[in-house]
Amino acid sequence: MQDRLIQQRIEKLERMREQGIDPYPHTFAVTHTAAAALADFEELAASGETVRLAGRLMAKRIQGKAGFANILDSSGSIQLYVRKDNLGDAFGVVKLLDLSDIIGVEGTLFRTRTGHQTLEVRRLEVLAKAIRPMPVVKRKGMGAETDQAEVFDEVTDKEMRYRRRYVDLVIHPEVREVFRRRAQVLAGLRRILDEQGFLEVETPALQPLYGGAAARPFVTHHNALNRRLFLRIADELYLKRLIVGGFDRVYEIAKNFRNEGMDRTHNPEFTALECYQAYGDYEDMMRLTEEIFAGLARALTGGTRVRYAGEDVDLTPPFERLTMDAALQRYAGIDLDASNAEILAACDRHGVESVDEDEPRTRLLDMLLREVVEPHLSGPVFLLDYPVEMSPLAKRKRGGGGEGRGARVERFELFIRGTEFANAFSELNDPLEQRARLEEQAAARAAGDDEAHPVDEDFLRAVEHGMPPTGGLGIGVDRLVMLLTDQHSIRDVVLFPAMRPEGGEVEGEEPGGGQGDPCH
RNA sequence: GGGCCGUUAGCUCAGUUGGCAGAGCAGGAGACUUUUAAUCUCAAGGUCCAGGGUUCGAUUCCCUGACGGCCCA
Repeated sequence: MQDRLIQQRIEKLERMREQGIDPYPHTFAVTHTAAAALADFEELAASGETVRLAGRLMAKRIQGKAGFANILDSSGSIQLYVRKDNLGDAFGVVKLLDLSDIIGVEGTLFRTRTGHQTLEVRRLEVLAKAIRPMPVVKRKGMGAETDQAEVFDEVTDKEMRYRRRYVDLVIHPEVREVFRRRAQVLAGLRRILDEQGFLEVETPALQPLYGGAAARPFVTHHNALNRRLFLRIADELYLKRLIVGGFDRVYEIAKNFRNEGMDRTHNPEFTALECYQAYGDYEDMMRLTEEIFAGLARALTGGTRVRYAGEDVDLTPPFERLTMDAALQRYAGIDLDASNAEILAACDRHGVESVDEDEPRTRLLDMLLREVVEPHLSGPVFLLDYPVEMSPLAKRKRGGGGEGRGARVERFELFIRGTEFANAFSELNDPLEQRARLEEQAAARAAGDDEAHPVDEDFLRAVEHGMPPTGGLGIGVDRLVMLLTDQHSIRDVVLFPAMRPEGGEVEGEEPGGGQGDPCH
């Protein structure tokens, strides 16, 4: 059993203590990372300079009174050479070391007979004894911890990797790399927006009313105020309040929470960038989107063409523009203003299954788009000019449209490989029309559309104070990271993805039967 | 929500046409002072995901469930 392995490690830990060794000391001063030591290897080896490194013991090849080991730190791995001649009595602790212990070493660099760059250890300290064994993954070639190495006994159990990401990160260099690149994407987004004068802000994640997207929220409860709060599904309505407040360019990189299913492109909490630019419109947002996608691709890969799932994706601006009218004609053979019956007929014609005829028109259109149009949008392509009833926060298209059905709004979504990556509008800033649109939403809601917006009076009050013409843009950051790291599941770009609870424990159920104090 | 597949030692996996299971790695003991999937010798390690059914007997067959993966809505 695993307990036996843990017990053996605890016994070693006790033996260390008997020898006067503290297995959990407070600090260890390092002079280099493994990568830095290897980068400056020739110099350091020639000068015989003392190098101090610390990391996790990943491999051990002991040969009697000497031996080799590899440690892994955040920069990579390096080989160690330990011998009794150098360590004296301290060589005894080597026997008490297990794989995945954290150690600190001091010594000099040299090259072995077989040419491997190695640290000859003169002092060795235990920094943290690990009592739980990790999966052992061996690598052949190029030392140990490199891309080209052939891998043995790789851990393929996705469940374990997601649930115990700490283990996944230790044993998979490529997973560490994905999350480094994720950090680069976030830093790159901030850099691009900061350079253009956008101000990074933070708005409430706990909201008395939710809005800014069509989605169902998570509901929670604030004990002190004894009132219901929602986790945000979007930060749009707060960022627009800030535009009213006079910050002409704002952005937020925020966790949003949507109470919906999980799949390869959906996690119940996810990261979105939203930015708003006063005196701009959706044309400006298209240009900004192109700059962001191309700029990040350049920052991460050096060019604007990236590989995804074995195919080229060309993120070189400008991206194609396609109106929704044209897209529906082209791919569904239907007019955007078609009746419900015509939409249903088109769904049927294109083999869309399980269509509920009683759904509202917007839902039917949405389904037709998702099933029939979007799969064709390999992109990158801006799908433009949505029907007004699908976009309660977007401004009517200039110079056309008119009232009621048939009206279009200035809105686009960016599609790449059939997946939505961005959503943007020329923001509606006419307070009377905004009120009317939200009231329509409220009516749809009352009629059973549980993704329709509630009316947010405070938001309307802000817009009544005067909101400048504004362009707004939202980008799904997780999907963007997937695109730029060639990962095919959102779970591979979220450090701790949502999972069903492990084991049979029934924790985390609905507390307290619905109403009242959900605590205790 | 539906379909298919998976769950066996700490890890990667075999296997049992139904008779309580094996290998490699890791771990233990021993040998080995420039190895690298180090090597060699020996010993040990299991609720075969859970529950029910069929059966003299189930890890194996059937049903239900849990969790996960892939595909579809």
